[in-house]
Amino acid sequence: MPRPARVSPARILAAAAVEFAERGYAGARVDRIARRARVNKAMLYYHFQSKAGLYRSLLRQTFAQAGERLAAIADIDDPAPEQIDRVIETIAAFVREHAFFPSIMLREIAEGGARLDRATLAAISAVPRAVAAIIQRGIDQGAFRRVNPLAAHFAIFAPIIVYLAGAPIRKQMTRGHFVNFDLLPPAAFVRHLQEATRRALSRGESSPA
Amino acid sequence: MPRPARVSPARILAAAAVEFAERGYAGARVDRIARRARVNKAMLYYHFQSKAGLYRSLLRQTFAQAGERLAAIADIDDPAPEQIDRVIETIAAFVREHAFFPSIMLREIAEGGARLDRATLAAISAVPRAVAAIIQRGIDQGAFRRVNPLAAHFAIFAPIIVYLAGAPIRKQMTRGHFVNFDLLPPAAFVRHLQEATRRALSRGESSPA
DNA sequence: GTCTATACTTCGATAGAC
DNA sequence: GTCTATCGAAGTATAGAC
Repeated sequence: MPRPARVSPARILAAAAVEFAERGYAGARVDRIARRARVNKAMLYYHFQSKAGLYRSLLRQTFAQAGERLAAIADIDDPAPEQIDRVIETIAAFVREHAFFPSIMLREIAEGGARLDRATLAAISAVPRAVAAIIQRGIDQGAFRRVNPLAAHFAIFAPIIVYLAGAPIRKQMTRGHFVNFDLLPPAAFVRHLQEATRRALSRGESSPA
Repeated sequence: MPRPARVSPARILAAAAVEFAERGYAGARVDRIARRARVNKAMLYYHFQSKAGLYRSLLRQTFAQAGERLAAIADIDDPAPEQIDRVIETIAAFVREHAFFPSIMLREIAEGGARLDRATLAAISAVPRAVAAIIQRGIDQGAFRRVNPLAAHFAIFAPIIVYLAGAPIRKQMTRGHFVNFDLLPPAAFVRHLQEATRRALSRGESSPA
């Protein structure tokens, strides 16, 4: 006997993702989430206990999934530089499937993790841990120079997230003729970041100081 | 005859900066801003017309100042790689004086510039324009390889802002024993980013593919 | 310019019928 | 599980005295 097709919780989470990404936690409206998910507001409170509960559920689920995919990269026994390329591609691909991810991530950083419980914080932590582990492995194998893995993580992760979350404001700047961001399409950006990261991590002397 | 010492507007802006950075536009409370600035709420509405007006004033002023400082770097005739180091130092120094800056910047990116008027958008645009101009100049002089200047801008700017805005959530992750970010103090991060950027921009062959 | 009091609105959350 | 109706708390903004 198949379970009843409890599509509601999934639809609510999907609607919440859009709303929280566009407006932030404080700006998000429970009414809008319910309407977007085509469920009654009381139904929303039936499945999730509160706005905060819904928010945490969304974050836990999303970051756990992202963390798993990044951790999986370390399991395949590829050369370290290729693993780094794959990290960048994996994040970009994840965002293609979860367009709300970068905004929510930036907002949570700005928020200082104020509203997070321990489980959610643990899920988020999986992301830097996975990336830093891959870099550390490359160092141990002698493929990378001796960098601080957490520092290298920031140099990789932050540009991707900021670039992807920044699409709307870039469009505004381009339209207003302030900066022409049409000169920087996504593919060009990804290629630059991969090449820049490869150079940043490769052994061999620095450029002349 | 000295003007009356209109300290109120300045104090209100300072209080607003803290509040908007910590809570975002929607989460910010006008009452809290007024209390923090030790002015009456009606006084706040007297000087600024609305919450949105106050927000825009703050952003215009802050980004204009940041843009000026970065643009000033291009005027001094230093070698390009040193100018890039100076960009990184200047942003870090600016944030030391304006601790609220990174959070507000990240939030505005996530927001998509929804609430901005043309003047404010212009002020924000000055930042990427200044950084990209410095990089382009380095390319023209033959000091840097032919990168996309806007892409390089993201690779520099995003890590600084995310790292600096991320201090509170890093502390939480460290305290919860999820990731030990004590291993990455600010000085180490700045050094990594400077070295990584130098390598990313320097001419000479890439690492072995 | 400065303050008190309050009008008006929106929002998160729940009660209670089905 | 699902819905309608509504409560009570907060929040932006202003009126009007000084």
